[in-house]
Amino acid sequence: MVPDVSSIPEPLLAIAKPQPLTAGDILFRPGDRVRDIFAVETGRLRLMRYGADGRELTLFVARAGDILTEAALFAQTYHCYAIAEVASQAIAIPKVQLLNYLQSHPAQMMAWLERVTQTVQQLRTRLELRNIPTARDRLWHFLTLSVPVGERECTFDRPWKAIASELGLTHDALYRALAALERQGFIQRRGRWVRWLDYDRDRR
Amino acid sequence: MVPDVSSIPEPLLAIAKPQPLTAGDILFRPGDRVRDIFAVETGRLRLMRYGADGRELTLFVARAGDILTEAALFAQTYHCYAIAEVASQAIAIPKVQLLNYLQSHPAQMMAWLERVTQTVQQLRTRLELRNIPTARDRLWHFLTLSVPVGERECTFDRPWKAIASELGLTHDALYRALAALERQGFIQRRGRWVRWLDYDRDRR
DNA sequence: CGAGTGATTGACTTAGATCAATGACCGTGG
DNA sequence: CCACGGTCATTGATCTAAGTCAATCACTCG
Repeated sequence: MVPDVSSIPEPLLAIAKPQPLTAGDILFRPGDRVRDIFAVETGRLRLMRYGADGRELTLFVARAGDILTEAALFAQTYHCYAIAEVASQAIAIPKVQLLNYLQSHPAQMMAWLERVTQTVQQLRTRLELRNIPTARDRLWHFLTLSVPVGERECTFDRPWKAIASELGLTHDALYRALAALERQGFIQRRGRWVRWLDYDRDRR
Repeated sequence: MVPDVSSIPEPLLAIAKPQPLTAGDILFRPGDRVRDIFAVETGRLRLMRYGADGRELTLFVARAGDILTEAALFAQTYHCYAIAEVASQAIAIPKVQLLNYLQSHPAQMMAWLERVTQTVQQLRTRLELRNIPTARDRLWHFLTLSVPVGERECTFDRPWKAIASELGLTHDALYRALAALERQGFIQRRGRWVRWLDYDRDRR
């Protein structure tokens, strides 16, 4: 199967080094020198770091096609861990060559810029999410963001526990919030599968 | 005085339209078509929006020299309000011309990209901050981020109330946290001025 | 001088964190 | 093949910290 890293231009793909990973492998850790920019061909990587108080923060979950270190392009060292959540295949593109390539291909650089700009929007959305004070409303908002437009159900590819940490909740609180939403008839669920029963966000 | 928008290249400054604002003026609101990219020459603008539950979220506080809508470069419409917090002078650069200029000046585009990438880092730092559960620790972390390296004191240019909302706290909680830090001998303060008394972050 | 905002603190309420216990499921090795 | 250890899922009891409500004071601005 052709790798689905469509966002990376051909000539760079040509020089990319494949990087097979098994679940739990650490691709890089804070302090490591940034030599390469990585993308995910298959599987799932998680970018996370430990906050000042020791609790962990998930920065980003990269799936097939995602570039995971766009933000490291101008950095000397990484500031987070990259951990394979499942067996994955990553590719590494030497940073210097990437920079040179972009310099001489403005259209590609523009595309890259657009992607980074999107990241900014996503992070702001996440900040907005974090601004919602109650677990139930936060989860509800997250769920409505997660369901593809027009769809009425979706199945998450990672445990609720992971989602809890993305939302800044303990897993306990998350399960309770899930139970509340189900009890109140907003959603129906089985394991990681969720169906929306009510689209009226204003209802309490 | 020469406008301190050093990050914007000369030719673009030449075509920038000045935009004087008095305190409280709204430069744009959600839904407005993105025609221009704005930068702040003098004063202070705040980017904010209302979350799903009606509470307000400050996305960014732009000061002299800052570009406030980097993330809007590829957007059709704005997704937030831009409000002058004090009398300010902004400049507007037509988006299309900016895009064209960047396309044909790779070095400038690279600089722009670097700036957006920095924004990503900052947002992640903010997200990390929000991950800290207690008001006191969150505030403490924020304060240590706010003081210039090597300095032992700083004076904030905006009310604590605004800082509270940046931190995702009610102003009540913030004042209490401030009082606690002062009582415990970590800081000393008078109004918006703060001095650090203890740099040992591990101490409780 | 009165209105509005920021600053500050107390009393009360509540929602989430913490602790704890249990069951389901899954892969692994004896 | 099954016992065992690990992670995920789930729920109850308790505690605590932040939100909410409320009152007061200082300050600025027209």
